[in-house]
Amino acid sequence: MKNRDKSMDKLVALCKGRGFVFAGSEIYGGLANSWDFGPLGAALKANIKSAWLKKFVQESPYNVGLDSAILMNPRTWVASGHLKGFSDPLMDCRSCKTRHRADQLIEAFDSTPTAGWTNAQMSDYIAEKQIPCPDCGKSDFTDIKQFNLMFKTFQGVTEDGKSELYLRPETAQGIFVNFLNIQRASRKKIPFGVAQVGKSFRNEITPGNFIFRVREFEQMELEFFCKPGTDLEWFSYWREYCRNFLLTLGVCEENLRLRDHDAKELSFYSKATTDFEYLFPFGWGELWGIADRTDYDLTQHINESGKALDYFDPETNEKYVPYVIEPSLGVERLLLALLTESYDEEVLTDGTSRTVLRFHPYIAPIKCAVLPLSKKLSENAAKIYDTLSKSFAVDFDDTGAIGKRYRRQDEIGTPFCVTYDFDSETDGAVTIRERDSMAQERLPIGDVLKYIEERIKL
RNA sequence: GCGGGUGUAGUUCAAUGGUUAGAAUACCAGCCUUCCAAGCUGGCUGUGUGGGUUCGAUUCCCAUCACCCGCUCCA
Repeated sequence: MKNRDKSMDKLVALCKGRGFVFAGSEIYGGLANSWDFGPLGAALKANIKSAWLKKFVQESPYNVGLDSAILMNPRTWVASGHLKGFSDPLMDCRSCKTRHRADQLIEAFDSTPTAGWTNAQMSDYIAEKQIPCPDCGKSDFTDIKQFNLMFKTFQGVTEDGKSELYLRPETAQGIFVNFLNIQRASRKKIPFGVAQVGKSFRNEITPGNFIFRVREFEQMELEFFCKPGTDLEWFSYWREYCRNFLLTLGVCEENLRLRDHDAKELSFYSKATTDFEYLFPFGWGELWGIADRTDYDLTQHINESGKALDYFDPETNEKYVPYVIEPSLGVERLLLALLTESYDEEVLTDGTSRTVLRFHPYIAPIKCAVLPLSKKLSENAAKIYDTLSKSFAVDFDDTGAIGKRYRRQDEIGTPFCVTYDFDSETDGAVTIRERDSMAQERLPIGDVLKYIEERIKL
């Protein structure tokens, strides 16, 4: 069992100290649950997204990419159900801390229809009639809070209702509304998928746990369109595909569990859902959700927009609305999982210890550090930096003792260090040192690029 | 949103209603150093923010912000 306090605090401290993640707006006292990704965090994040795109677009014969807009026509959210799905007028009982819907309290009390009432009207009515809390019988409620998890904003310079927009709470709808555009343009036949990475925004009621639940986050979503009836087959296919992706990136099986939603837990739109849960320092948390969304979304958009979004199958000459399998993954959550997974404090045989981030080399922010053994060698060592940095991210460090520089690279997860020593001046070879094993190998300078390139593949 | 806790250098931790808030580590510069956190010298950095009480507040009080724990919530 992991010690939440210690391991999480250490991770947060490391992230801040080395430049992975900073608290947002820190000099102004912060902004709740906002985090900025520093130089290494930005690189790590970019590599994680790149890994996902590689597996889900580049290497997949089925899938194509998309980058749709964050701001969408508000009718999108009418169709998706986001607008009405979470806008209940809720109030808390101050006495027993339970939460109730104002309209339901009134209706249950004297059957007064509240349709068209404002929140203030309902609130006043409840106070006036001393409508009791169904749980404790007292009448001591907070003001009504309109819960809408979507961020609102305005398009145009005047803040009137007509230009009111929402920041998307998921990237998926951008895919659904473009379904036919993509299908035509890419000449894809069903089954095929559309993958997209992008920011989403949710006014989460309870954010927290470092970057685990935040209000601004990045999603990597695939919407895979298939023929109705084949959906459960594809559901299994992608579940296994996702699982393999995580294992490839170095996630341990004992820290991963797949949990199927039972009928009661399923969302209204979903036929089957599996959560991939990861054992974070604070406990098990959802990492990746895979849902069989049936034809819900496309049908909703067909109804709301009046446009035909069904697919014509040229082989069977039939028209149908495809079913959708959706694996949806949060970038920050995967980043936190991989940080957690990679973090290691190793005690060496000489009794000293080192902190190592054992990232898969593909996602490591820095692939290689060039370390001249002495500052007198910096000039020639820098030429190696120049060559390697054309192919991948390289660090150059000529300060202090060599051992200290190794440890520093270990701590940020750099898989390889190239040490340029006095012999290098005459024999044209360098020592390459590997992060996990600390093994060293002597290589001609000209072979270093290929050596590393082969070992940082995904 | 409710309840509780915490807030001192980048980090870990001291101290105090009263002179200039210390240490380790980290970081930076220099010397030294021929492959795993060596040593020496020097240096930078802090009482979350705003009020109040007081002759004087980092310390006491209030508010606020942030984080942590629990509850609630998560279409």
